[in-house]
Parts: sequence; structure tokens; C-alpha cells
Amino acid sequence: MPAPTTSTALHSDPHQAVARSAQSVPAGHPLTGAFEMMGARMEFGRNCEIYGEGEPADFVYKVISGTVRTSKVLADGRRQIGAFYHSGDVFGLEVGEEHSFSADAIAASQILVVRRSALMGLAARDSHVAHELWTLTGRELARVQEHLLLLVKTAQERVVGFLFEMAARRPGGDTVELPMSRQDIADYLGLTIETVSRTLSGLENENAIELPNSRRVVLRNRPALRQLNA
Amino acid sequence: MPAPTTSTALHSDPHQAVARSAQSVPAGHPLTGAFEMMGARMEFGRNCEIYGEGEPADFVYKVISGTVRTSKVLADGRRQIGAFYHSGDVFGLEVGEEHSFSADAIAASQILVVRRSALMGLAARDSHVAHELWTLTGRELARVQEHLLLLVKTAQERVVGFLFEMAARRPGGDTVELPMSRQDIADYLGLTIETVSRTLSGLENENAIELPNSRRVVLRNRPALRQLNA
DNA sequence: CGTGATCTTGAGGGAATTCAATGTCGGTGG
DNA sequence: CCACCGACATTGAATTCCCTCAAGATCACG
Repeated sequence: MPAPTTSTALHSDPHQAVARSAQSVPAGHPLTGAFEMMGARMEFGRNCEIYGEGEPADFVYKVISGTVRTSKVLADGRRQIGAFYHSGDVFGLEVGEEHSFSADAIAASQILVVRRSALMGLAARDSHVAHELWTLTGRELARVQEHLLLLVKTAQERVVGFLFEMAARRPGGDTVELPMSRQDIADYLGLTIETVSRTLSGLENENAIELPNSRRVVLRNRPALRQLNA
Repeated sequence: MPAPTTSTALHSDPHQAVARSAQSVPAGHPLTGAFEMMGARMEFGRNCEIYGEGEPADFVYKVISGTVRTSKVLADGRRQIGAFYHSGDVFGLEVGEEHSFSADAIAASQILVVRRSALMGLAARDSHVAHELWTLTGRELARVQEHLLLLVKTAQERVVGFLFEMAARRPGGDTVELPMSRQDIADYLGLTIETVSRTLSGLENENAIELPNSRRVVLRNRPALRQLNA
């Protein structure tokens, strides 16, 4: 098991803005639209905390630009990353009253913030919105299950699986931009930073990938990677 | 990573019964009640498949008695268990159109089977039912996230975590009944059967637990276990 | 009792971690 | 411009943990 890692988290409390901007929306509006209409757009800097684990889950968030990670610090000090969220992704939608993970921006990010109570109220009146909320949670469930399946594989399979996951998000062809650090990747995959690094180097030596720099990966040989993915 | 394990799965197709027994229910009924009224009670024998991975998710299930496991066979032949469901648990509720895992009864089980379309129709008309469906999916999400956190820990922590999980389910005090085999536990925890067995033996040597027989565990020293749980 | 399935225990090896050192990149100031 | 610095990433060597393979023990059942 990887050793504990410490991370610095700059805290800010930018949520007052929402109260001002939040506004009601005509019932019957589809959620995707409602999100845009009801929310306040906010900026978060690199490593800025958006919310903390255990805080009241009064808001739901949508990434406009940038990247967000959710994470949790375990009892022994180790950090597990729950997910990375990119443009268009919704995060922070909880069924319970508290956030089960904390969230911070990996890079400067624009985030749309919506009152949870507003969505819930809308859902209570409009079954389409209710269905949309349910679908969001269901997609999250599917994502976590995929993540779980990654964690029972070998280091190489985890890293390759991660690369495919990242590649699938943006239509960048075979070039994948990694907005997160090696430590973030390691904490997402349940590996150490050294193992991630070694594995990437190994894949490069086998001509499966190319590493122009540490934050960019080119998938040179997808079939070979597919095979390593098991 | 554990080596592939093969498992025999007796197949039966007992779903015709549902069509006969399914009946509509007055709108506005709470889901918990609706489940009982709309469903057909069915019996599944040990190792009987309830549904298979990739099959249309036309039904939702609730355990009346017995235990159910959901599992998935990975590309390399290894099996990952997604969850164990006990009395009162709902399983098989999908947001998509297909089951993402297969499900089988670990022991002889009574299962309540409900048409998904009936629930969905109810949810479309009654926001309380919709909320209930959403809550079910949300609880499942929380459960999978807990499971995921287990998989990044050491073998000992996984096994201890599993024992606590099982102990929390039934109010049996410190005595925990394990309805599943060592292989099932191993496939749930991403370990080998040998490691599970060794870890349990180790815990017994440290007087943290007692093993009257292979399917029963007595938690002798919860504080010590709590510590090992990290 | 046998017999097979399940579980436990042992010995050895391999994969990932740990500890440690070196390398790279971007920024800042001399 | 480039030397320096800190953060991040890579590489190396040794260790640890868990897996693999194998043998024995226990249990349920005929």
C-alpha cells in the first residue's frame, strides 16, 4: 500500500456569491437548461478548495472549464482521489446532506454553482428534472464502478486504463493532456508516484506511448495498449 | 493481482412468473409499500443465477431472505464481486437499460421481483417515489465508494473492513455469520483465497477474532480490530 | 468411513513499495 | 542571459507484501 502523502490545500469560501445570483426558474424546464439558468459562475484558482469533506452539500457544481478532483484523506493520512471532473461534468451532487469527498480545482477553473434546494424543488414538481437528477447519480455510480474495477488490476493495467479514460474524454485524437500531477494520478489509481512514473517510462520503452513532456502523452500503439489493459 | 478463478453458475430463467403476478398499484403509494404490492416472490437455489451481465434490466429485486452476490468476469477471466445483498436490500436497479453485473443467490433465497417499468411509471407520476428511487441509487453509490476505499488498503485492513461491514448488517452482536465462501470474500476484496485465509488465521492468533468454524467469526477485540482497520 | 469440495498452511518468487539519489522544468533575480 | 532555486518527475537498489504453487486439514454428504 502506498505511503501517506501530504498535500497543501488553499482554502477559500466563495459561496456567498451564489445566494445573490441564484434565481428561480420556470417549472418544466429541462435540467441541463435549468443548470445554466439557475447557477452562478465562479472562478477557482489552482489548488483552491471548492468544498470540504463533511461540509453541508447545499450546492451542486458543473465544470465550465478547467479540471476538478475530489478526494478523501484516510485515517492513516493517505489520500484517495475519487474522480477527476472536466468541462461539462457535474459534481458534488449528494443524496445525503453532506459531501462525502472534498473537491478542489486542479487548475484555474470556471465552475457553475447551483443551489441544491433549487434543483430538488424543481425535481419535486417536474418528473423530467427528477429523472435527470437520477440519471446523473446513476452515471456517477457507473463511473465509480469502473474506477473500482481498475483498482483490482496490476499497476500497468491501471495506468493504461487511466490513459484510455483520459483519452476518451477529450477528442484530442491520440494526444492526451494530463492536467493533474503524478501524485494525483497515483492517488487515483492506488499506486505510488514512483510506480506510475516507472510504468509510463516502461510503456514508452515498448513504443506503446510517447511522453513529449510529463503532462502530455501520445498513444502510439492503441492495440498494444488495449492488450496490456487486460 | 489474484489469478483467474472459474466458477460454475447454474442458470435458470424464472422470470415468466413475474409477468403473471405483476399488477398496477394506486399512484401516490410510497415505494417501500409499492415494492411489496407490485412484486412477485420467487425462490432461488444456491448458486442460481438471477440475472446475467448485459441482460436487459427489466426487473428490480429485493432480498426477502438469503444472500445475493453481484459479480463480473473480467477480460482475463478473473471475477470481481460488486456487492453482497442481504435481507431488505434492493439490487438490480439500473439507470441504463442493461445489468452491469450479474447476480446470483449465494444460498437459497427468497427474492421479490418488480417490473422496472412499473416503478418508473410510478416515479413519473409521484415525486415521492421518484425521490425514493433516487435515494436507492444514491445509497448504492455510497456503498460502492466505501468498497472502493477498501481496495486501496492492505490485505489485513481489507479483511477487517469486510468483517466490520458484515457485522454492521445484522444485529448479531460480536458474532458474524459469513454466508459466502472464502473465494467470494477474496473476489470481493481483490485478494486471493489464501491471503484471506491467512489473514483471518493471523487475526485469530492475535486474539482479535475467533473462528469457531469457517463460516462464523466472533469479534473478540473490536478496539484492536479498529486499530488494524487504519 | 470414503470422496470431493472447501479451507488452511507452507515455501518460494514476483510485483509494487520504500528509501534515496538524480534529473528536469519553470520561475526569479543577479 | 544564465545561474540558482524549488517543485515535480524519473531512476536505482533493497525490502516487503501478497501471489503462486503445492501439500495437508477439515467438513459435508453419500
